[in-house]
Amino acid sequence: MRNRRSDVVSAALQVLDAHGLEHCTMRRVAAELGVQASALYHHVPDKQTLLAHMADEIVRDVRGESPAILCRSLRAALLAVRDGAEVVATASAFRLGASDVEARLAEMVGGDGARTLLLYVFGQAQATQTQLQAYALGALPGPARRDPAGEAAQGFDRGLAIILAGLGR
Amino acid sequence: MRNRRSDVVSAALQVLDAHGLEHCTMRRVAAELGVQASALYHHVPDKQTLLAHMADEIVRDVRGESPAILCRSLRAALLAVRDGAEVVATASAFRLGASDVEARLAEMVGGDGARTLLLYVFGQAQATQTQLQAYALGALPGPARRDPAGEAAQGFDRGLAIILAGLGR
DNA sequence: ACCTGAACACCGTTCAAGT
DNA sequence: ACCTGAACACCGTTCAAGT
Repeated sequence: MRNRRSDVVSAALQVLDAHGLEHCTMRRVAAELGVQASALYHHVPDKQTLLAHMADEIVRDVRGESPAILCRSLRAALLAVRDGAEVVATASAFRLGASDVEARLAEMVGGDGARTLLLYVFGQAQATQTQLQAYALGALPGPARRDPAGEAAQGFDRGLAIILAGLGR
Repeated sequence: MRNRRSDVVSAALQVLDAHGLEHCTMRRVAAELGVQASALYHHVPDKQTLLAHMADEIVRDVRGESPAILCRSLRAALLAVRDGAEVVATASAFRLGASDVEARLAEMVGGDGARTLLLYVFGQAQATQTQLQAYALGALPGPARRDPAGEAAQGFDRGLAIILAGLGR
């Protein structure tokens, strides 16, 4: 079948989005490509590295002119793929495969501000994805929500406003 | 050997602290108790539930009179056990086994403020633990740090100050 | 009530061997 | 260069059977 590393990363992202991180195994990714699991090791040294490449891809097109827009763009990118926040957060340990983003933020609000914003965006996105999944599975305490995704987005903006206010913006 | 559930949770925490979350398996916990893995299922329905009990235990004695003290107490509790931040964060999906803590914070700074602070504390603690581990393993970019744990604590306080300022405190 | 022993359906990774 | 097939050392979980 003659695959390239980019094919492996694409297949992995497809499996991730379809089945979630828990089931995104080397064997499943290989099956998606019609290949044995051992064949993947020709393109990638181990699973951790594959996850890092996936994280880079998820975050590739993040950009924005202001801190708020940049943070919303990052959040959108993380939420666009199932378990995207968890993959990017743990693969890069908050140092961001695209540490471009941290550098851009740091120019605008300083190092501590950038770090605080980033930790908030990752945490909020991860919590949102976990909750939306729990919601989709049916069992969630409290009254039924009409638009959980919209509520999460509003909650995100309110927290973002708090931090930006603390940064004098 | 006649164990109770509390024995299982204690053994699991011991394995976690000694070997990390990655190696905290049902089989290892069982071995710690001198028992077969299948015996654990007499005390706990599955691994996820065991992790939730561990999270509750990690966070049990968190308290404080002000938002800042409460956040520092939570951070200290998460850092006291290897991979503690990750265990508590994912086991409770930021809803906190001790959602006491969230409720206490919400009284003081409102719901959005509490949530923002909590997301920050978890994110910072998780990143700190990952970095300290990388540091302990030797390979880390940049110049050598004299007191990485102390630097992390200072970084934490600066981010905390930003958020509290945004909350008018 | 608590535990054993064996099994089931999986993992990530390695490695000789094929083309 | 890219892949197969088999193996190794593991997983979480179930279940009949023992005491």
